[in-house]
This record gives sequence, C-alpha cells and structure tokens, in this order.
Amino acid sequence: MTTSPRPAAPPLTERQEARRRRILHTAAQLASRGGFEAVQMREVADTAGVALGTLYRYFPSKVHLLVATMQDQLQLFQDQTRKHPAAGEDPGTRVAETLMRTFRGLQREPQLAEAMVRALTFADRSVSAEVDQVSRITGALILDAMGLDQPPTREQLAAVRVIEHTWHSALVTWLSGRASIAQVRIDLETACKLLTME
Amino acid sequence: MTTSPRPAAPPLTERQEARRRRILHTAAQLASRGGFEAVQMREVADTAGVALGTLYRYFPSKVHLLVATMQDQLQLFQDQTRKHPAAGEDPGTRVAETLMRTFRGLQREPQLAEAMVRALTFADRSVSAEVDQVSRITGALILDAMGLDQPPTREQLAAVRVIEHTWHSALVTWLSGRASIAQVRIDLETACKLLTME
DNA sequence: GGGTAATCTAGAACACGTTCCAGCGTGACA
DNA sequence: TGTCACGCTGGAACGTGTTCTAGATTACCC
Repeated sequence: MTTSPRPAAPPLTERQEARRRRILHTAAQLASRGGFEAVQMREVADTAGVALGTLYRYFPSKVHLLVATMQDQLQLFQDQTRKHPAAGEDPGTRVAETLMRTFRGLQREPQLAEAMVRALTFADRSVSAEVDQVSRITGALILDAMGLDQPPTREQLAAVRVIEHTWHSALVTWLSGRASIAQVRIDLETACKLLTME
Repeated sequence: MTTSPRPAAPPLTERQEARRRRILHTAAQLASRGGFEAVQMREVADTAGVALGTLYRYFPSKVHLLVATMQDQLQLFQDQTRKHPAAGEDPGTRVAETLMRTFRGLQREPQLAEAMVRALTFADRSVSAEVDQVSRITGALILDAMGLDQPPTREQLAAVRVIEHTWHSALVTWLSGRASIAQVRIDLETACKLLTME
C-alpha cells in the first residue's frame, strides 16, 4: 500500500503543540454535545482560538480532525486497559471482555462516539494513513488482551482481523440504532470463538 | 427498535415508477464514473429530467438515494446467485465463495461500490430502515449460500451475523485501499470457519 | 538586533447538499 | 366539462465544508 506524501511531520513548537491539543479538545467537546454535525469547522476554530485557515493547516478536513480525535481517545483506552487488564480464563474471554469495556467507555459519550465512528467509516483514501493508525491501535488492544506468552500464530492473527472487523461493524450498527448492546456483546463473543478454535 | 413514521408508501403511478427508475439509473451511472462525490444532486436531477425538489421528494437525501441504489444492486446479485448457486463441500466454503463472487461483482464497478458503501456507512438514524433492508438482503444471501435442509441453529445465526460484519468491514477497508482482495478473501474465509465449528 | 521565511489571522469567496416558494400541469371526481 | 388537490417545475436562497488572499506575527539564523 502506498504511503501518501507525508514529509515526516516536522517537530512542532510548544505553542503549536498547545494549539493542536486545544483544537482536539474543542472537537471532542463539540462532538460530545451534538455528534458529527455539531462539529462545525468555524466553531471549532473560534472556540479553540485559532483562525479557520490554521485549523485546516493542522487537520486538512473535518474527517481528519475527527479521526485524530479517535486516535486520541483510543490511546487513552489502551493506556487504561494496560493498567487494568481483563482477567479471564482464555484469550477469547479476555478479548471479548476488553472490547466490551471499551464499548462501554464509548457508550458514556455516545455523541462523541457517533462523531468519531462516522468520520472513521466515511474516510476516503486521503485519510487512509490515519485510519490505518486507528486500526493498528485497535489490533494492539486485542493482542494485549490475549495476553500471549509466545508470538501469535498465523491463525490467531487472522482471527484478530475478523474480531476487529466485527468490532468495527458492530459499533456502527449500534450507533445507528440497529443493534442493542446485548447484541453487540453476542456478536463479539461469537467472533472471539475463533481464537479458541483448533 | 422504533420504525420511523413511514406511511406505508402509497402506490406509485407508472410515470412515477419510471421517474424513480430514471433517478436510480442516473445515480448509478454518475457513481460509476466518479464515486460518491460525483453523485451531485443537481446533476442527478438534471440528467434524470426531474426538478431538484422532485428528486428530494423521492429520496430525502443523497445518502437515501445511494442506499436505495445499493438495495437495487444487491437484489441483482441475489437473483443471479439464486440462478447459479455456489457449489462447494460445506456451508462455509459455499458462503465464502458466494461472498467473493459478490465482491468481484462490486469490483467491476469500483467507483459505484465506493459510492454505495460510503453512503451505507455514513448513514445516520434517519436512514436506518433502508440500511436494515440492505442488511436483510445480505443476510438472505448468506443463508441461501449455506443451502441448509433445516432451519439454521442459533449458533449458525450468530455466525452469519459475524460474517456479515466481516463482509461489510472488509469491503470498507478494501475500498479505502487498506486491504487487498487476497486479504479480503482470507478474512471472509476465516469468518466462515465459524459455520463449521462445533 | 535585523532580515527573512514560515506561520498565523481575518475574512471573503466558492461548492454542493438541502430547503423553500410560486406557479403550472394533470388526473380524479362531481 | 369544471374544479380541486396533489405532484412537478424552475429557480432562489441558506448552511456548512473548503479554499484563497493580503497583511500581521513569529521563529530562526546571522
């Protein structure tokens, strides 16, 4: 897969880093209130105290902005999960439990979740590097939860991919009101059976 | 789940049915050329020979229009699959084969596929009834491919859901250039293992 | 401290999805 | 045939994502 022409991000000054954080924080805040459509670029810029053009310099589109927000949030979940790993008999149980925890985390701010996930699935090729990064974090979350002694087998990696697909798609159906949390749990548990298969 | 207030679609006259088909055909044509963003409501209306307001009377948003297009296309695949069912040893193989065929069908018009899938995943709650319909067709496609003698078991239905999630999400990753066809095939085959599990 | 290139600001401008409106057909019913 | 209700038309108008420009500020190097 081709990597888009990304000139290896020049290091940001302190002020710039602060601006970036302000923007991300504002985006998350607006999203928490009204979801995807409440994140309006002009308002993000105003609230973050930055010109519209600057906002676009940091995040080339609304989708980029929200995907970056998702990276941020997932990172938090990952840190938290590493501090308190799920306890369970087998890898499948631990993974399902970990993902359900993450799910409940998202559930606490459903509008924010909606905004981030809409952005994630709406992303076109120009955002694929960033979306890939999100996918990588999710994969790491799952692998962590498996708590393996040895490196994962080919079959386990294949199973992780399917679990990731299921996680992602189940999230979407839940957000659009087409599946209950209970159903999501069942779907995740079903997918996780792949981990303990021969 | 609440069904949105849909006054049970009054029957369309012949002219109206023709308009609807013209609109859908135009949408598919524009999408085939340039994907999601090439489907511009003004252009659809002009090309289909209807006023913009009329277009919106038939399809309340661009997403509705493209989801309806997807329903249409899926229906075609389903008819075709029923005429030429996949031959394979076990249900899992047949399902994987059927889905890969559908995949290749979409691959033939990648821009159209992109437009439809972007719409599908971007859809919010106001489109959930239509999206659900797409999901139902996909489910039927899979169940058909299983070629069961008896009604499916609870486990099989759970597996079908995960396969559907995988199908859907794999499609998205392929469209955004983050997974190859070969990878999609592997993912589908992995998910289909759930069908032949004890 | 001075010069210079990069970055930031304010705001106008543009594109496209969506809404709205006034008036014209058209088909159903008396 | 008259009339009434409904759908359709053409087009203006609005909102929000995105782009662009001219000038102010900042960061960096000598």
